[in-house]
Amino acid sequence: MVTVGSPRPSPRPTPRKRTPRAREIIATARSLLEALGRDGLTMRRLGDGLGIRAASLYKHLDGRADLEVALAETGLDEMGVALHAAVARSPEDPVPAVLGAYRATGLAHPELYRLVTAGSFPRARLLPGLEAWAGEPFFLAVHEPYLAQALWSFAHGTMILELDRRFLDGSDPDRAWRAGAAAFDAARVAGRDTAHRARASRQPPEARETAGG
Amino acid sequence: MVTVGSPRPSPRPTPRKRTPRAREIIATARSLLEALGRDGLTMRRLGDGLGIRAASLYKHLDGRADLEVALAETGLDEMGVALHAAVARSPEDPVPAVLGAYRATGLAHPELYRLVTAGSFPRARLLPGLEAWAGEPFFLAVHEPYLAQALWSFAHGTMILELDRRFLDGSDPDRAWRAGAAAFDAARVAGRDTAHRARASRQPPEARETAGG
DNA sequence: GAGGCTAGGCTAACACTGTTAGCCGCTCAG
DNA sequence: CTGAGCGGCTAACAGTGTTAGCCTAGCCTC
Repeated sequence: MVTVGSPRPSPRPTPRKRTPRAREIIATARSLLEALGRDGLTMRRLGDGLGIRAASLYKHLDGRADLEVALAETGLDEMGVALHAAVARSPEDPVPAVLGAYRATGLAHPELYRLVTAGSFPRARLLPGLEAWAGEPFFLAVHEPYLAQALWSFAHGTMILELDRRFLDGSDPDRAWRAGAAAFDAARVAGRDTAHRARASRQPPEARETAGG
Repeated sequence: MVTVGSPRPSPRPTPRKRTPRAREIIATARSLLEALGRDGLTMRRLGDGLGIRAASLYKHLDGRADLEVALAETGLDEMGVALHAAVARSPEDPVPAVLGAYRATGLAHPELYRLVTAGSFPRARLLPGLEAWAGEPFFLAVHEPYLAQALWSFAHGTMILELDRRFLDGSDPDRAWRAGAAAFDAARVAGRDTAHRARASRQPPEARETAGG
């Protein structure tokens, strides 16, 4: 049975309106990105891919930063769709579900994933609310905002380490994912139980917080 | 009391030998990196900072990639020193200790941290064993390789999200760190207990693993 | 149908990037 | 005293994002 106060998913932000030609450009930019990496995706090469000179791209986009924002928005949108579907599909075991979906979409488009999470790009220009919506399933999975952020952090950290092949030689990323999933699932269950007990004794759960440094 | 089979820390890899002038260049490169960010650190600007033309830098370094590797090595070395010291200092509560040390050194040199973990740079050129040594304290903290990798992933993910200010507005990164620390510490204790029980009943712990997808 | 507007291409150019080739003076070892 | 080489220099090249200005084809209005 679903617990009391189970939060509802927010509506998916509507994608930005773009001209057909702009969408065409973004599509080929995406395939170039995945093929050549972020540095390999240059304006001149993108022009080549479209049979156009680089300068002409500026009739459709505000520049490279704008292009990257557009790419990131498609990536975040797809990630959000996948994660929301995952938690909706298995509400009784949501932690492995979100993590599995997160990992799958990251592995499916590594360069796009890297771009979205790059830190160097103009995140402020992103469609407002999009990134929050895409990350919401972590909250829907564990029902506690800071445990959700910690889970999100774990997912991102593991994903990027796997993509960059930074795990030790011969070690299986799968087992790191599973170890983290187990830890966070235990925390989720523990949190749910203390919330129940707290509700029963009319005491807010904050009062039971540990003191940890 | 320390548990049986507590692993010993590996020796710190000795830093690469470099000429005094090269060390000087790396030092000013580091301050420029922190001031201007990775993109802002150009060869010409680095030359300016030393009263030298950019081309002259090539008398001391093999190029920008080499410079970045050198910077990353100092960063990894400092990180390793801090983490090893942290676990050594508090062996009874190692998880918050490593996490705290990780976070502190990341916050102290954000651009250097970003560089080390950037994924675009020639990680293969790093001093062999350095990165593994720097990450070893995570293993020393939880005594299980895959839980250690998960913990490392969590640390990196949280750090980079905090540096990039990707947590939701108004939310306190501190609480995300604490939530994750609690989850992983619980997992560590649970793992230690099952290991004890397994040792008592002469059964390897792998047999008790969950099936999670 | 004629005239004007504009979308969407083009070339040329600018400032900047990392990097290499080749030159030259100073210092120091033999 | 002389040669070597360290460590600077200038000039140049290919590649980057980006802007200015030109031009043409098609459409809309009168």
